[in-house]
Amino acid sequence: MGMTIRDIAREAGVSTATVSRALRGLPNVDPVTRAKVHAVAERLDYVVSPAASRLASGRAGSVAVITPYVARWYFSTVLSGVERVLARSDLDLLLFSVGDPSEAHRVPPHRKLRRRVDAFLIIALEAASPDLRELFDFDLPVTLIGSTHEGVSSVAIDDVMGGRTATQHLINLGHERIGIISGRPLPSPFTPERDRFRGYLEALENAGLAVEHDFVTHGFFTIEGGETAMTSLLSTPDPPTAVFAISDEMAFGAIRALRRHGLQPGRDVSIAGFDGHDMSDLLDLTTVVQPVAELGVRAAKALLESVLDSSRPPTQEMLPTQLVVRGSSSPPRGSRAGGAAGGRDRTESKP
Amino acid sequence: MGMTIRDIAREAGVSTATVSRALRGLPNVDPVTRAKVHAVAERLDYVVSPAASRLASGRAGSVAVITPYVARWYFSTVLSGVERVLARSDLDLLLFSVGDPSEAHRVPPHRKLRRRVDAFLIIALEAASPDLRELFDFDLPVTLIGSTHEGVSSVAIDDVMGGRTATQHLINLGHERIGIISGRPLPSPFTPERDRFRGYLEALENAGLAVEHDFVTHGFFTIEGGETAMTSLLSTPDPPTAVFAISDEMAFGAIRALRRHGLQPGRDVSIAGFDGHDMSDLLDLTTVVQPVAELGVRAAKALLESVLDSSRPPTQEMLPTQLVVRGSSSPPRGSRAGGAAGGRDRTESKP
DNA sequence: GTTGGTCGAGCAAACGCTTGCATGTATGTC
DNA sequence: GACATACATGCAAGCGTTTGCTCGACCAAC
Repeated sequence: MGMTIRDIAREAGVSTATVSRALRGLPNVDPVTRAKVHAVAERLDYVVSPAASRLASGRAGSVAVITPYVARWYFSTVLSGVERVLARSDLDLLLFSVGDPSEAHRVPPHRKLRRRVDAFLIIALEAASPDLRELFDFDLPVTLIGSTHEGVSSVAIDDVMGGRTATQHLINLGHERIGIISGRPLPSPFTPERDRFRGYLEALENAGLAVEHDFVTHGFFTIEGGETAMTSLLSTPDPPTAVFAISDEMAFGAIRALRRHGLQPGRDVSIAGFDGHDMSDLLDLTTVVQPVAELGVRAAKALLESVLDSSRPPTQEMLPTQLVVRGSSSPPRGSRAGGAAGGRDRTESKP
Repeated sequence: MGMTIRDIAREAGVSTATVSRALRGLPNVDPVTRAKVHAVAERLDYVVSPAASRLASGRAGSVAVITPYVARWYFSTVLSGVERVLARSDLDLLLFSVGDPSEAHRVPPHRKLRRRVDAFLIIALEAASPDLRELFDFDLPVTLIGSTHEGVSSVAIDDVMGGRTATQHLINLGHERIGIISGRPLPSPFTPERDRFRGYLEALENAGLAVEHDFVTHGFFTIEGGETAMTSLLSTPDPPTAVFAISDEMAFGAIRALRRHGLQPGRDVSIAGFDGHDMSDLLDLTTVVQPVAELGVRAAKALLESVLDSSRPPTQEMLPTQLVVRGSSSPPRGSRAGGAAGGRDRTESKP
């Protein structure tokens, strides 16, 4: 209970300074002394007071994970990866949700974060946004997950390539009228949606296909949004035969829209998603799978490095994605394009 | 930067004690003085050092949320509710995942938690489990979410009633051979699975239906587990015509198993789930909806109360569930039981 | 005009560590 | 054998708050 470092020092017959050093594995402690201190600490079930340690050392002993949502699949999955790594470190994981960027925030994060963390992990937020800018002023290590920003460490995927892969897959199947459901209205400063869209454009361009203005929609990364977007695509004069939704959840919404219209995904309209959501298998959705939990793991590891060595320059890591072809995509009706295309697409895209 | 309470005190022309009291809203501070202090603090952009404050006050200023998983729907949704409440308090939210109870743990939570939190929020874990027992020794407020334990505060649902409701719905449709997919092997000390099973038994008994031993399976709350369980149900000599899965994710697995066998959920075999998972709508799953995020909200609020007033006796809160009937459940094939049953079941179960 | 009480404010002692510096001892070098 | 060097340890000054106690000032009641 009221056990302090002094009790350990007395019991081990050394000074508190030595106990402190021994327990933290600092050099310049005799192995014998160290062992004795550890033994005593163990026996008395002593753990250091984080508050005292933090006050004395000036380190906060924790990292803030900042995310727009905690309950959505992508975010909670990233978070699980982050937690896995941080649990083995001696840094606490402080969770902060900032809510939808579009909605009115709660307490701006920087007020609550001052002086209480050593580093920031930011999940899929636009680094340049007003709120986040202030975090950079703290001059603490920052790692972005899922998006990128010049001069800031990040762990992300190649969204351009991913968007191109998905779109190219649809093209390979023989589709020529391909719509897209993006996140927010374009052009967006948020790199994932911007880059996946770019990949879509590149693929179309490479194939000599025109971009139809009507076919560019957005669904705010939600199921409902995807449903609405798909509905609007279906109501165009000459609807697309295939649609690339830049998130699986929007693809799910698109599937629901198709069903509501009595259409069958894959047979009547092909859908390709993006994410590799847990449920994509169940819904038979073709999608670009990204290693979501692994993004969190890598980012947390990178962050730990920069907490230890604050002179470490920013690093940008890029993880591979993989197209997984399922029943939601197939050649357009009445087309003679074969199944070979599907097979050819089952390749891993390089990082 | 290096701004301390002393700077504020000097600037405001008062002592640090007064600054401390003024800023924290303690009584016995002249309103005029208080306003001046606030103004100065605001102007100099001062925030207290949590470490110093915690050391001096002996309060940790944070609550630990302990969860087996962070990425699964139920847990992340509860967490989002918790976060929403805690974000407005002045307690930090420390996230700890303990992993699957069956698998080897990481650092036992109590070692890492000693001295660093003021309270515990425990999501869907068995309070009596060895690891958690130790937490109770800390003599800090504990609130359970989704499960219950005598003498411990909790926010949960009526699982018996939920299980009965789901099963009764299948009975009302005319089913007589009803299987169940529980979580872990029964009997379990974990209240949700134990109680939902109890509800299942009660409903069968009330209807004069026998419990078939072969029909009692478990799927570890996962999609894969649900799929396996359903597969084993299908391989019984005379398979059930309806199945109650005590979680939606296992119900999803059951649906997948049906599809793999060329069967259609709802037409060939009825499925009822439990949770109200985001995807249950898309998969057209009949389910008992529970207010998952709200559980987190209520629990966090209750916890805040007991942190403020440590003499507060434990409270047990119970939130209502609601049966939502969808396409995955319908009368058994060749039955003459009508659609009226479905309508009758669209009622809210009382807490 | 005492007396007792309330209120606003300050003093200074914790709170339990970390760490720069000093000290003492063993080791190696020429 | 003298000297420099490295290593193990201790001393004590912080780190930036909170809070029990004390002290006047002011007010009301008698």
